[in-house]
Amino acid sequence: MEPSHIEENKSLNFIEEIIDNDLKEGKYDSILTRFPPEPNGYLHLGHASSICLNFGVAKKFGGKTNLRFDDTNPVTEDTEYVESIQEDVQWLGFEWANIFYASDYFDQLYDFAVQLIKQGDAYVCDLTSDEIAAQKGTPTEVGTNSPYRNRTVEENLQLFADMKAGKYKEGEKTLRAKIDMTSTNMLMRDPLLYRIKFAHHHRTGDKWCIYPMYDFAHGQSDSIEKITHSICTMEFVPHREVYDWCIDKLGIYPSKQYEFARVNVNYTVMSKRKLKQLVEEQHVAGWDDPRMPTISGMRRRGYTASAIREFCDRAGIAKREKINDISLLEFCVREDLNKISLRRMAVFNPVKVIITNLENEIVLDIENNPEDETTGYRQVAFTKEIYIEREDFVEEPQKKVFKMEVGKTIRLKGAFIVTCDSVVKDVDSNIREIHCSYHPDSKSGQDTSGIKVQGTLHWVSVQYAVPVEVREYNRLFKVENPNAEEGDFKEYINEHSLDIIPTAYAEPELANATLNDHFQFLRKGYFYLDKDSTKDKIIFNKTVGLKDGFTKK
RNA sequence: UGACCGAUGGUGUAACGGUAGCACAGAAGUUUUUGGUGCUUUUAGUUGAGGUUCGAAUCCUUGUCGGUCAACCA
Repeated sequence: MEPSHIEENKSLNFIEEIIDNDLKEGKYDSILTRFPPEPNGYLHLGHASSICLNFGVAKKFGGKTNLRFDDTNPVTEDTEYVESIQEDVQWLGFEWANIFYASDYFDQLYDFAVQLIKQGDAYVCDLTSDEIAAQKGTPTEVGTNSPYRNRTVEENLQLFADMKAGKYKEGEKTLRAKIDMTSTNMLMRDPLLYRIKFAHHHRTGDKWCIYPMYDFAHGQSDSIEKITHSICTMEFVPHREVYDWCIDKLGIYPSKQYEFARVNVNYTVMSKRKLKQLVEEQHVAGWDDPRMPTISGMRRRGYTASAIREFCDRAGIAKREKINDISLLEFCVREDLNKISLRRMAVFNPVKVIITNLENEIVLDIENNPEDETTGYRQVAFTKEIYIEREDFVEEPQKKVFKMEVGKTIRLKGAFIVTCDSVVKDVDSNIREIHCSYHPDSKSGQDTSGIKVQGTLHWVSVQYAVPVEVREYNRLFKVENPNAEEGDFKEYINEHSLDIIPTAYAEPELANATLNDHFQFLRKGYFYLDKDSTKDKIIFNKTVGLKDGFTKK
């Protein structure tokens, strides 16, 4: 296969450049990448970036991508995560060539270990965890050799077989690579290859009581699958030396590792460990809480896969530490939702308006989406009693305010121009109702009144409105970078990250909303049906607000 | 007092020794039956110091700053 055609005008990121060169030099006929999550948590936006990169470059250069679960630590892994990860990858719009598990390779990995032992490149060590740490040295001091380093091949073979047979307790023995205790790379100081764990594995059950470490599983798994470009994040840079060492000693297919910097976004955290804490300590309602930067949380909130892909694309791939501005993500979400969302009206904090000169209801046809005329129109009844937002009525006249006030004339979206005549207050001088008269010749689309108005308000019919719960979300953390602050990151959780409006009034069409629909509530923002909605309790999540041009003085 | 990785507007990202560009954010204007959208304009940048070169964001030296590494995690 020939190297593919790249759009001339768009520059390649450094990974794509490497691949492009490899292909041009004929180093590979085609490329194969992999996305290798550990099934110990839900995927987040950082993973989305990795997914887009791995699947994206393969697609771009005519290659393929495997999904491989890096399941070498049975105590933290679970099938729940395996399932959510598959769902998330597919939802994002990617197809894997194969789905594999590192645990598929346990037999072969065991044989690899035996091979290293026979070559004199690995040994069984009896040191405890603490002892190993002590003789490992520090980044500035070399380590010292284990007293078990020079066991004979025969002895090592027997000991390793006994480890596998379950003759030793956890922590009693490990298999270590014999590399160099004086290396400036701590990971090259005789890294552990296998450890004993009497744990039930989600796929291999109780077959094994020894499990390979990351460094003895990942590179070999890549090699077994003949992955050409193994792309991971920067913290694995020092592991590359071990990765290459294993492949070299084993004499197997030389997959190559490349590293890029992980994606961060301000006002949130992007680490599985921290997200897990938020879930387990119930700071959020679950992995798919709409405030979470997880794929499932964003999906539930109403973000689209294409918006997330666009964000990953715009955020780019590089090697430097970076914290993206959340506003870029929100821009991508709005950009997509503006095009596809159906326009609807909902009033969150109602005040009643009486159209004094209207007796019989008038059925209006209102456009579903001005950005897409193929979505057509819906029918909405204009009735004598309607709700508008309480905040859309002002008692004190203000200049340049597009709201209703006594004596002022404004338009009701998709309906008529109305003039506000008076207000009725209760004994506590709260506004009970507002009296308006409508101009019959100002019907939307057929306006012959010639009246110019300053402002258009959204509204719903009192008679036909359906009550819905609305959930609005704010940033999860009060500070831009919770990781950089003093103390525990959870001290910076924003306690006002969720606002619930128990009863908002929505136009009746919204009672038929499904998880396939994205809505824009006019002048409010984008909303998406929550998956926990029922017939009797309809819940909408605010995906993101409209851009607010009102900030000017 | 180590090794490795990195440093371009507020943020993110281009440039491959030859005009520092793009996007987001910000500002101004315009259109508008959403204070949305669209359109126009605009503010703002090469980590410091040396060197190589006709010419350096780019190459070299050195300083500074940030990140990573001492889990039987991945």
